[in-house]
Amino acid sequence: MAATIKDIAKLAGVSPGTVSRVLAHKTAFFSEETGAKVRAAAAQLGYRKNTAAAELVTRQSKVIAAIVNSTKTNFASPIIEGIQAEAHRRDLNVIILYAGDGDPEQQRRALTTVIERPVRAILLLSVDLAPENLPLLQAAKIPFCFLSISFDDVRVPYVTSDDWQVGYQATRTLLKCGHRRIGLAGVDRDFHTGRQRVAGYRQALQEAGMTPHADWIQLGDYSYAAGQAAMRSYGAQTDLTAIIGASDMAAVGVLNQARSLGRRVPDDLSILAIDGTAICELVQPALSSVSQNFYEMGVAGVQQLVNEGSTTQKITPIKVVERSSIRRLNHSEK
Amino acid sequence: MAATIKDIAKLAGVSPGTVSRVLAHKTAFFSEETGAKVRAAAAQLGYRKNTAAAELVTRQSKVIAAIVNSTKTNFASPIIEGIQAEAHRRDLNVIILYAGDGDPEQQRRALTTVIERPVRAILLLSVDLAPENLPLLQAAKIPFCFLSISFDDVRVPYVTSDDWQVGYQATRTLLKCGHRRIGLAGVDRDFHTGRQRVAGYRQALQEAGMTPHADWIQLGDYSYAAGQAAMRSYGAQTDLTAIIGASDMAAVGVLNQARSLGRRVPDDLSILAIDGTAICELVQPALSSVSQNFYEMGVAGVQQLVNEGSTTQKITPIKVVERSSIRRLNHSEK
DNA sequence: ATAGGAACAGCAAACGTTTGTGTAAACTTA
DNA sequence: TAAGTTTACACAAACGTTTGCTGTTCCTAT
Repeated sequence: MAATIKDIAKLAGVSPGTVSRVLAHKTAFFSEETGAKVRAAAAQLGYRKNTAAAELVTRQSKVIAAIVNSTKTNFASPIIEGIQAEAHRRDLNVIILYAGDGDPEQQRRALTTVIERPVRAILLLSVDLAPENLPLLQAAKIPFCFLSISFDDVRVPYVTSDDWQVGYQATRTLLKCGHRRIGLAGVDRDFHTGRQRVAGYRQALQEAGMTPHADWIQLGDYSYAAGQAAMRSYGAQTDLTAIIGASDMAAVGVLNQARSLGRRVPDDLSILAIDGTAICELVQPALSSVSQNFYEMGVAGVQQLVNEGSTTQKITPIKVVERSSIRRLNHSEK
Repeated sequence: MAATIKDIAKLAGVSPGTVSRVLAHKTAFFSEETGAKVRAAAAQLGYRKNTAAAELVTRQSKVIAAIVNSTKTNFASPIIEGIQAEAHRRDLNVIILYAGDGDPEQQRRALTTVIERPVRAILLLSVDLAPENLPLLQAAKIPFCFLSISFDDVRVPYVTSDDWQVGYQATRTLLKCGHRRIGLAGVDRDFHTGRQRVAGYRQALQEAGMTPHADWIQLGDYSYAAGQAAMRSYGAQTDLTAIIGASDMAAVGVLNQARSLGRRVPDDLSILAIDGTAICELVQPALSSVSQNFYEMGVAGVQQLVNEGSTTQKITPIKVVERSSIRRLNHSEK
């Protein structure tokens, strides 16, 4: 039905091989005249290349696949933009798949669709792969790299922020503004990322001579709901003067819940978000944040993969962005 | 390198054809004994199917591609979820590509990557295809359907909300609350969608005996910035009592800018958003909205495509969701 | 005029599958 | 036991490309 290289060959009166060479923009092997003839025929027939067939024989592909944890992952956008920018710079194409938010079955599905066809490399955005799926990925012998997530296991390649620093810097920022009783809301401790953030947070507090109460750390899944729940748990009468949201969404959850409880931000309570996506500037007051460089993560991810730098781990920089959600306390207040 | 069906055949001592049948879970054509032998061999070699090769010969594919206008399209998430849910129900896989926010070159790139390989169907989320790219899509002879965007041209299939109704219902909602001077912020009039919304808005006002001033309609691109600009243009002293944001983002732009101008929502100014995504509940006050059923759009999109219902257009329902951004005016105020 | 070489084009194999056809062996039936 | 039927498998072609090799034509230099 669709026109093939052979149809063009017939129409142009040359061999399929020649057509292939012309269409691939090879430099030699055919005259300008034939080239023109072939291209005309191709245009006339509305030819479109069957890349699958080509990849089958050349055994290489120009597409790199990005598997994203969930459609709700709000920081995925800048990462994907980074991936696309860098991929296009290298004449690579990007396809994206969504794995269903930690559901092993959906992960498997996304993984196999990708593995079973010729992709050049796989990027996994923030997906905490179920243990049974990791072998699947490794067995595929396709270069892969995790993004915005880290692991204890040193053999799996990833690029992400230094999560310990994220926790540490967030806490330091608030300490520098005179806060002493600081909560951490919506963080998880089941994965490396969360554990590191908590560790950084603890360290900063300890250096300031504080020991966090057990209930200063409210566990959760980084979601809006987790932030809300955390704030509800702290309660309207909490003696915390500042709260770190484990993610932007969690921070907004804290913000809105705090307001429901009658506490004003930043007058009664300061909030610092972790991530620094666009959401921080959408809400009022705009949330100060420890911002990750997600775009850069995407860029670095594809660089890792095409350079084939076997199982390396890379850290992208973070920075503190001041907006309007932190109150500077009179330092005498202790 | 990677194990093929032939390697398995050799190891199991059968023919490649038999291996294929076993692995495809065909019911007949081989004994249970051979089946077991083949499966064992496959497992031992870590076999993974080369789907590209299979698709080449069967000439059909199980993947459907979704092209999304931009990574910033915030309502894309629920649409994609709908697509995935319905696709998985039919044992189809979904890949997603981002076209660069109206950039014709990036559109072309996304389109060709998709067209040049065997995909079963193409869904285009909110992408206003450059005129030069439409032929590309049509020539591919792959079923396609636009989502969340409509056209004057009746020959292109789409599923979206009734944009005239969106504009009409939004305006009616505010009229019913006693508002008379109502703005429309951030809408565009270059495309069908925007024109329809404006038309619905006008009609509702006219039925209420109002004629909108020229500057009540502030054009824009549905973005946060467009909302801000619109509100700046209305000014702090505006006599409008209510504003419809052409999108959630535009509405938030209006909200934040209004607050900068010292106007309180909803006390001094009511706001109604169009879209009804999660953003409406993130900001304070939570924005009332005319909500589209994006999830359903995704579902309907894949249904259209697999049923091959040639060039049909489908409308998904909308509903008005009350939150906290509209003030009921004393009806005497006119 | 002719040898040598460039320039171009054709042939055919290969990539990893699927699937229709062919056929031997094993069963069934009378 | 012969004829017919089923079962289980092998064989080979096909999908649309790419590419190494071979062959032809034509130009150039002697």
